[in-house]
Amino acid sequence: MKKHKFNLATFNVNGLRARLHIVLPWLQENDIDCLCLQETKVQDSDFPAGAFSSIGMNLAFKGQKAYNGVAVVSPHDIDNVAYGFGDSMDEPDDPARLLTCRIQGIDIINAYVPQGRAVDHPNFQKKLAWFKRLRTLLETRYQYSLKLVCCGDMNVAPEPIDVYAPEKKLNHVCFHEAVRKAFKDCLGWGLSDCFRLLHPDEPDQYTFYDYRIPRAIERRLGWRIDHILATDALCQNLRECSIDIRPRKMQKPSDHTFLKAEFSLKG
DNA sequence: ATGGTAGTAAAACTA
Repeated sequence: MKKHKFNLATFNVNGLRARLHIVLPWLQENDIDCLCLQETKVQDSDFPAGAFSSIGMNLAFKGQKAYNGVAVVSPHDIDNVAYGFGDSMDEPDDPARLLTCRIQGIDIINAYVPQGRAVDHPNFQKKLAWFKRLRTLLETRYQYSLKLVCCGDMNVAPEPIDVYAPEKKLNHVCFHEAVRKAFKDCLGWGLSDCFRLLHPDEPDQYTFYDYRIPRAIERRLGWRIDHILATDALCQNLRECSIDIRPRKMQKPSDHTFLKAEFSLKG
């Protein structure tokens, strides 16, 4: 019997090898068709591929020693895998920040957007440019009529509702108006924020809680910076989008959470 | 105004 759902999730693991005790059980408890991981922090030769293949998962991954790194995990074939923008502006970290592929006929873009460091640091300009390059990638390689998901750690809280104390974060690299505009300009190609689509006014819905802030979750001191963005062809069939905070509450917690979306597929 | 924690990998560096 054919499955009529497509379940996708994204998770910034902050060190995959240190989070296998979270990722592997979660995959087995959830009926996931595509899991996008960021900040695997492992070079390809050390990637724990066996742990995934032994539970029937296929993989695509690219990492750097100690930093960055993206991976896609799926029980299905992972087709058309590519890394980086391929736009001749690619720097060494870009292939470890952007993974594109196709699963079950759905185009997937797994992104780990540069954090930016500080608004007056060159990395912030690189972050703004990154969103422009992503828009160009969408324009040149895809059509907005496709079933396409662009997800990952975008390092942007799009609206005041998406961060605690927004009035104090106006000069933060994840909330500055320039980066919010860059994010929106990218979505303007034809992508919608799946979580906000289904939960338009819910405050305190965060995907990231800084380790360094004591009792951040209880105090609701978080950010909604991980996103699942999708084209209309998929959003019309969006059934659910939710934040699973469990990784942030476990032993050896992650500072990020799982963000999950369910799409129904006709035929 | 500053520092708080964590992963990687071997002293800082990024987040």
